[in-house]
Amino acid sequence: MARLTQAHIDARRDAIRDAAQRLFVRKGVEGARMEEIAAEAGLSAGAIYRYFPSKEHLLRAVIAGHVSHNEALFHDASEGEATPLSLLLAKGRLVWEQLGTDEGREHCIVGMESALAAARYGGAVAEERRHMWRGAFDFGEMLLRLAQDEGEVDPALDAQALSRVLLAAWVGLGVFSLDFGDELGTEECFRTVVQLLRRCAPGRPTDKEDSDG
Amino acid sequence: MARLTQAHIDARRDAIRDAAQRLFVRKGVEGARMEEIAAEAGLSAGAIYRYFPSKEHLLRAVIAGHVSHNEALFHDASEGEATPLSLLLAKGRLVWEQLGTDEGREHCIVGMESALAAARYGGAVAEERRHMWRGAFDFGEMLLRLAQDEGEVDPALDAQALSRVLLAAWVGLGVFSLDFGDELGTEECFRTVVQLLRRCAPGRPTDKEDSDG
Amino acid sequence: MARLTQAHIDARRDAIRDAAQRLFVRKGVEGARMEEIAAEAGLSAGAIYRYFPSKEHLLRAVIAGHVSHNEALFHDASEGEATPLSLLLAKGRLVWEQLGTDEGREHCIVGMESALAAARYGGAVAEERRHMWRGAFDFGEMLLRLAQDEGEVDPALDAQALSRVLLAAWVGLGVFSLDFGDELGTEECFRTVVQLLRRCAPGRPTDKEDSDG
Amino acid sequence: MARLTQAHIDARRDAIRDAAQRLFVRKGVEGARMEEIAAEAGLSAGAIYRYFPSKEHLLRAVIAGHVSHNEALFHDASEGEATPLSLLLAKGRLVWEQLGTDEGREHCIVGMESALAAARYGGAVAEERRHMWRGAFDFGEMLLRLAQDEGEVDPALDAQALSRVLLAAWVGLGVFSLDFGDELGTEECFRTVVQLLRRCAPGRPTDKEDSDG
DNA sequence: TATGAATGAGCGTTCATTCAT
DNA sequence: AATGAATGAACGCTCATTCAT
Repeated sequence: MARLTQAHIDARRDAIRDAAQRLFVRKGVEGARMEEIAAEAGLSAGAIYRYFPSKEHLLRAVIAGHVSHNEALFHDASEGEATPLSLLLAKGRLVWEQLGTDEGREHCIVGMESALAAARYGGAVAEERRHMWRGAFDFGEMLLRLAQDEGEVDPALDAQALSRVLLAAWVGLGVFSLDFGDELGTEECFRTVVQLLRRCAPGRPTDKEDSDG
Repeated sequence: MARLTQAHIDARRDAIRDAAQRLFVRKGVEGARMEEIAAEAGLSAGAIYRYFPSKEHLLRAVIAGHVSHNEALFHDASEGEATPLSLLLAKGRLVWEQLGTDEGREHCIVGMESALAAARYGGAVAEERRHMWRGAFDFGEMLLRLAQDEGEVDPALDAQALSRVLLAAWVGLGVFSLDFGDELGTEECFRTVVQLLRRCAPGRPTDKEDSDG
Repeated sequence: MARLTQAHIDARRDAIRDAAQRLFVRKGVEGARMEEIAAEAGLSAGAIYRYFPSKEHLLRAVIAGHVSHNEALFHDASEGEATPLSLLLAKGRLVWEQLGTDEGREHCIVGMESALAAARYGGAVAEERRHMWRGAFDFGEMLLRLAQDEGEVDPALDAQALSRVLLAAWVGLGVFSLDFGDELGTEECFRTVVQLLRRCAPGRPTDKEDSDG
Repeated sequence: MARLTQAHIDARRDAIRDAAQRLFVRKGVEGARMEEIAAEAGLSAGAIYRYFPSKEHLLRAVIAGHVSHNEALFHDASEGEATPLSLLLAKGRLVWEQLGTDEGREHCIVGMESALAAARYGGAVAEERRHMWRGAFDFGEMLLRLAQDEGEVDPALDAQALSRVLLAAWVGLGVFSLDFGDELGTEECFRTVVQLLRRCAPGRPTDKEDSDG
């Protein structure tokens, strides 16, 4: 056959990576056979190896896609919001709404697989994950600091830690929603997080007693 | 050899299960070979099958152990605390402190593996997980309701959702601490969670505007 | 490699089945390792599984081949024979001559293996065997009845039972010839069977006393 | 424990051998596990090895038992019969009646297993089998010769071959009765064999044309 | 002697990877 | 470039045999 254009090659690569992601999610990395992935992508088993040298490289590509996706999520503030806090909440709602979707479910599972891979083997995957989460941590921290500057959030609060806690809650609810689906009440949880943030406005009298009781 | 006492048999079973857990954590379920697990437990490969009929049963036992561990964590309130809120905080600290330990790390990884298994195959594992988390959700909700009754927490807050958000934050921080280890600042995060809870005391003026911004 | 034609695939399947038959005969079903069968067929162990999903399926295919072979043996009467009895004898000679050959020896061993499998596990194999033997029983009975109609065989004889006895003798001599080979005197045995049949012509005086003595 | 008397040891040996025979029959030699055999004999797995050094020796003992049983069958003529032919028929009936019993079924299956073992590995088992069948062949031939001497059977018939054919029919019907059970009509078959023998009385005119036509 | 826990070699099967077509 | 048949290493599991008790 004639030589494919680079665009075609890239499209094929992406198709294979997406097929792999679907199968990794559905059956786990070890449970997904190269032949199935190929079939899902509309190719034969051997053809994958023109695009990815091994299953492990395929997994890395899937994780890299997940990382990019996550980094995009926490990069730009939604525009058109008046204050830092409302920006944060808008971003939160955006991100939160993914929890219920099929895509969000996939994203969450790939995230867990990548966390496990990183915990076990370290290396580039672990590095990428740290980079990804640092970006998200910093993004949240930045918005919180702006909110503190604007007087929307009490400066006594640790913006860095709060950012991490909020993102952790998001991650944890992703796990819970795998277990419980709609039964979990993601919406109520989000509303509660919003209430917590509103309660972070300056002026609380009890803010000093927070050793840990 | 002569017949082992039941106590010895049980001890061996536990030793095998623990060895399996260590290897599942270290190398993943598929990556851990029965021979390695046996070696880790000080036996030969074939001997395992006297205690567990298959690798899958071994995995189930590990997950069941994880579930029991988690249920024990969220069962009894620590004694000697004066108020519901301080009870909640004391329990929180207890649970939180596990995040940094090796055991906590193992617990977290097994939790993620079991979440993935449940998401993919449903069945008894999924049911056990839901039971486990419902127990934890209810436990937190109960303490929060008591705190609301005592005037420590604003009754306008959704105790059920708040319980889930707090547990989600714990789960998410477990994941983060796999990636970041000590660098994460678990202590600061906990302190921030405590601050958030203190700010849940009744009497905030902003409590009505919390649609979602 | 590019796709094989269906004819090639079928040929390969047959080659594997024949290799399996040889090894099952030589070493027994359990004694024949898949790797050996593969080697005998000129393939590697894994390749077999493209053609047969398991060793058991391979065994079933071998037995099915044996059944087909046997059914073909007792299906059509040899042509060009003048009378039913000579037809029967001609068929008998044909069948009998197989006893001494290597192929006949293989056939006999597979037959015994399949008889054992059928006796132990019943199922489809047992059903196939009954179908096979019923066909042979009926074939012999039909020829004997024709011979009775033609006055070649005494109508007082039980054609059904006689058919079974003749086939039983053939089966038993197959077993004996495994033990004794050429030493058995298959030819003399066949001649004796022919003599017995000739003595079945009508008009014997002793035919009434045959209760069982 | 105190030393067992030789009689006890022998009894135990026999019990183990019988248990093994039952399990070899039920599940095949490879399918029967030493532990099952031990359990069937009321012992533990390891104890067998005090009586038989290996599974193969156990199989040999079972086959030897089968051989003895068969040799006993064809050794003594039943007493109290007037003529050689009636002796032969009486022995035949005796032997034939075993076909329908459970014991006969077991005997038949062990016979087939031993035939297969002999065909595959030769050695002592093959030798024992040949000895066994030669004894039976000779026994039948002797009775037939006596009958020929008495004028009950045509001297033109080949006594040796006829003996083998009769025994072959018996063996073959054993196989058939595994497949068909009572449905086979063993009784009718036996009666037909008796009729055939009666027709062997001297004086048939057609006895010369027996080439095979 | 008997027990039954443990061993360890071996087998059926899977599947990532290769490569002739 | 794509195919898909073939390879071959690896893994889960079984079970005859051993041996400490």
